[in-house]
Amino acid sequence: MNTPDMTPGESGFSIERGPDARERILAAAESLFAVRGFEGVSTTQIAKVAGITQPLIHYHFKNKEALWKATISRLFSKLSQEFSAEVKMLPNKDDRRYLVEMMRCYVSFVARYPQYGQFIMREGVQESARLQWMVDEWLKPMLSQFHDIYDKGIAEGWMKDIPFPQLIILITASASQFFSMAPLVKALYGVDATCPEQILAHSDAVVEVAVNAILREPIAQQSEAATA
Amino acid sequence: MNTPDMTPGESGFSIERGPDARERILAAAESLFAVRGFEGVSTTQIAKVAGITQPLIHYHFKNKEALWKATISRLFSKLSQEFSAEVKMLPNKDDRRYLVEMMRCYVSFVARYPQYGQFIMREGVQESARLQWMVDEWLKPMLSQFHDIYDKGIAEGWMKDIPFPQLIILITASASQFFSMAPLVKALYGVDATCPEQILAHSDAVVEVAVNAILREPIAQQSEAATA
DNA sequence: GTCTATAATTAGATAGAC
DNA sequence: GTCTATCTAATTATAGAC
Repeated sequence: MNTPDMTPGESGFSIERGPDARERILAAAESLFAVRGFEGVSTTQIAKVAGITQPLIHYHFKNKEALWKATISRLFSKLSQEFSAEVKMLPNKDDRRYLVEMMRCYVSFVARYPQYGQFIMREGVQESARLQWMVDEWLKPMLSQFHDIYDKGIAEGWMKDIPFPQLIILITASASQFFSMAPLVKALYGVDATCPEQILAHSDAVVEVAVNAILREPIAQQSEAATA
Repeated sequence: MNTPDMTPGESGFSIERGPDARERILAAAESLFAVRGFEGVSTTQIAKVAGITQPLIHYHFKNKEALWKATISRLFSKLSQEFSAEVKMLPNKDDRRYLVEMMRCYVSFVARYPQYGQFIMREGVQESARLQWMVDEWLKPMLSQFHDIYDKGIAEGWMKDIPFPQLIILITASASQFFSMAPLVKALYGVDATCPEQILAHSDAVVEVAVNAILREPIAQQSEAATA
């Protein structure tokens, strides 16, 4: 799915073999680190998937941990950018509408990039320098905007007073697990979580349950007029 | 946390060192496999935590995979037994009450054994013989009883028609993630997911959200009389 | 920028003493 | 039942040729 088949320089006398080895290493690292964790993957395995030799990884990245951080940054920045793009598109009037649309944005992302939820699952279960870095560098900044809306919703009374940690875990876990654990879903129910029907079914389920969970009264689903 | 400093037999001339090495190996394997996965843990690390030597693992277990399976069976059978005990205690009248109590039973278990959710997260993300074994041997049998109630609820009309895979993932993910990813929760919010207040807060949140998500109308919360 | 060769360490598993 | 000693293969990382 990430085959970089655009030939890069093509200028003839350069020694470049294959389109950007650094990018292929990152793509291979992303898929492998996501499903087997930092300790569960060898740089030799990454090199094999990337189609290069193992020592080349150490030319492009200082060590295994630097490769891991670069992999996280490459993936998490995509979500961050999609959030930013979504915020710009929103009318900025109704906070409840804002919350729902950001949730849709999130579900859409974790459906397309199940690796995201996998990385969080892999690193979230034990204290480590890697977890601390991931939280400080990426998760806290992305969550801060939601905390602001949450506080507003509590103050204004339209948000149910479920605590913020519980709320976030409920939404993010429900949304991402279905896609991140597609093999489990397949083995348990014979259902392919990656097919369009299932993506739609799960997105709808998550948004409906989450909206019921956080809002005291439902919002007008698609009408643009309701602002009060 | 696993220091076996209680002297066992102490009876002088026996060769027993420490109380049941096999059990200590299983306990060490459980905590390590849960947070770092099968490939992420070495038998040497397990031996060190268990306070025995690495080759002794191969006396008690055929190989690393056999140790992993024994670890899973030891943990998952606890949940299975708690379900059975709960079923025996229930009045067997109201199916909705049954569902809610089984959910409480599940949340209570994952709060006390966060390793359970961790194992499922670790193995659920990639197809493997281990995942297939886990699903066939443990998950499918435990889920079958809920599938029966679900079908009944759909047929009788008191269950919202959310698909079964979505429903199960929503409930189990919401319930277990908070406890399984306690280090993430701590790093993100400064909240200790293992303290009694948080366990109660999360259990309440999960049950309330889940009940809203699956039942068309709420049930009488604690009254024993309502049977419809 | 990518390779081959290799160093130093650690992996899972076996043999055999006690 | 538990140990020490050890085998083979795989691990991360470096050196140096091209």
